[in-house]
Amino acid sequence: METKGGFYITQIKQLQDRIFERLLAQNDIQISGGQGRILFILWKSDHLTVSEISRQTSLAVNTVSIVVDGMVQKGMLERNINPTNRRQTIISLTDYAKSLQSRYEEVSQQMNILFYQGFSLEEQQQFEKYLDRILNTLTTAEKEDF
Amino acid sequence: METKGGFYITQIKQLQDRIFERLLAQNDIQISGGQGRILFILWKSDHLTVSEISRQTSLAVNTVSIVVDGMVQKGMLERNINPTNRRQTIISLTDYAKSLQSRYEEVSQQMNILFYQGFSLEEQQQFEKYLDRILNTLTTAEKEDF
DNA sequence: TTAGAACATTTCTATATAGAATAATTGAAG
DNA sequence: CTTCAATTATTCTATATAGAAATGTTCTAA
Repeated sequence: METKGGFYITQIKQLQDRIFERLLAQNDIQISGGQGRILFILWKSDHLTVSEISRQTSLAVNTVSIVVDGMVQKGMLERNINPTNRRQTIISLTDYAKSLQSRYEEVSQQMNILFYQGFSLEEQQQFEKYLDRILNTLTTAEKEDF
Repeated sequence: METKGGFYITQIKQLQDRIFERLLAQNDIQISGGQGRILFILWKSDHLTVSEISRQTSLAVNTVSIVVDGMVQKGMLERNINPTNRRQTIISLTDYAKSLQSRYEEVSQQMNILFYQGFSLEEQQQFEKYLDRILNTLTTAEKEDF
């Protein structure tokens, strides 16, 4: 990026990643950033395809594939071919992964409070509206040829 | 992260990186994301130490060191030991790197317009004020033990 | 003045991420 | 039906990023 908006986003992303990973480590939770994001959406709705996870996380499909590899290794996820459409792989949470949710979300909540320190509820909402608009713009832009 | 705010940031970061790299490639500019961020601040003020670059980009110092390696290889930067304080390495732009600035910034500008599509100037400013507040919070937080 | 603390950078190791190429499956048009 | 295009996922390769440990330099307090 590198003009203001994008430069800010990049910096914030880096800091929040480092801080969040530190918080997780301090709470003995062995989940990395990329893994956490996949769990985050699977906890909301289990049994998704790789593409669907890609769509919801904005990770590239090949990235999802690789991260899922690691999580299968660690016993957090399982892969199953969709019998209805054998091109698709359905990713599902193991009981172990399900058991991590509450502790993880507690730390998430801590992180969120830090992130929005000094923000009123209105400010948070307005800020997230802006983020949502930008996310939509970029999502659309990426699909188009430019 | 993974509660709303941080999750948005992460997603936007990913999309903007992919889009921006595509734009650069289309304009035959051989500069990667991390490299661009270092150039961005050196173009504003040349001859910085590794720590100073780390501070201004929010990249970890070891990351800066590695990225600089690659850029020295490619003839964009040069390293010099500071004679006044031999612990420090001063990073400077080569003429080649200086010559890339205007073309790079043109693409940056394009990216920025896309990023803020549909935003009024007031909205941009308010949004960036929010970003700045969060960046400050996180920068402070990282320095503290928590 | 010198031993140990503090500072600045680099190296080592590991994970995250994505583009390009590849493989497998399904859909669609003749 | 059958061939070719589209879809879905994976593998291969390369860069980005950071924590921990190692290296070299400077500062400080006795």
